[in-house]
Amino acid sequence: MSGHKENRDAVSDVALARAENSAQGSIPTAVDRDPAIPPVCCSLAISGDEQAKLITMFKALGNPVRFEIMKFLVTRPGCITGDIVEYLPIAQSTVSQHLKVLRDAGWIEGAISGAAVNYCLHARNIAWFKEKVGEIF
Amino acid sequence: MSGHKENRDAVSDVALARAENSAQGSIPTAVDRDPAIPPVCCSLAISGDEQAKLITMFKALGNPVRFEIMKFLVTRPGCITGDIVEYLPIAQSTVSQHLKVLRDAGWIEGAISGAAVNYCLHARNIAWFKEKVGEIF
DNA sequence: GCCCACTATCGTATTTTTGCGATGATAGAT
DNA sequence: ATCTATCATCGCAAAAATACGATAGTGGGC
Repeated sequence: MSGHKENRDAVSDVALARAENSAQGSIPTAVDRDPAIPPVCCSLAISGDEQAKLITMFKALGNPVRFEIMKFLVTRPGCITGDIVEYLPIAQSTVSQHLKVLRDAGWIEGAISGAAVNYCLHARNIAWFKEKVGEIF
Repeated sequence: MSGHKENRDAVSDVALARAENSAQGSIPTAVDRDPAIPPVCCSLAISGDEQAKLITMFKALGNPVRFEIMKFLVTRPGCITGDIVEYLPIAQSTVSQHLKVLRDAGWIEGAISGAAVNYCLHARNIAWFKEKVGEIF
């Protein structure tokens, strides 16, 4: 054993621990390689939860199928799963999984409508995403 | 055989082919489920190349380590690979790979400085990303 | 020339993601 | 009650992503 995957979570822990110092005012310079050059900017006031949510949203859209689903939804006020299944050349079960990823990430929301489920963009979360990205970078 | 992976590219092809109709004016409604409800908005004037680049950028930041690297870079005008290696609890070779992903995606750029490489945010691409995301959603 | 600091790449192992068909679960119609 | 439509979930296989150590390459100092 040892896919060395344990570090993936450790990154958030260690790095975030250091990052919290910046929230305190002293900007974190893990390595002060040239004190003459001051850190640039950015409060980076982002909580661990917010960061995790952002990463999840980034990851969700980092896939062609899901990106296509989002583009599809952008052009209409909402649609049911079957519409997307018809639109895309992939199996229903696969589409369902992608929809779940998008829903869990917060990009879309689904309203049960009889036996069908009506999906639409999650406007509030999308606005939040754009706002946060704007703040950080 | 059958990882059924061939469709992943096909999605872009098929869906994009339909999407191009929208660029022509007639908004693509794969399934016209209720003509009374008009499509919402969005020109979605995005080329295949632009979409591919966007997806790559999304995917790149959908990873905790790379997100942490970006946060690190945001707080300073630039730094060398070694600084990031010291900052994060992961191996140098792994950091190097992540930096390559970020560089290929266009989030950062690296300038050779002697034996070292100075990495900094790719301001132009970041601005482009925010602009495109704002346009689409 | 020879070393040292700094990165990138190679080879490999593990985990995660992606996709499918088959099967379950639920709502509405007959 | 049964059938149909709709969607989610399960189980599995293939591919991609992630991580490491080891190794190669490059530039600067001696």
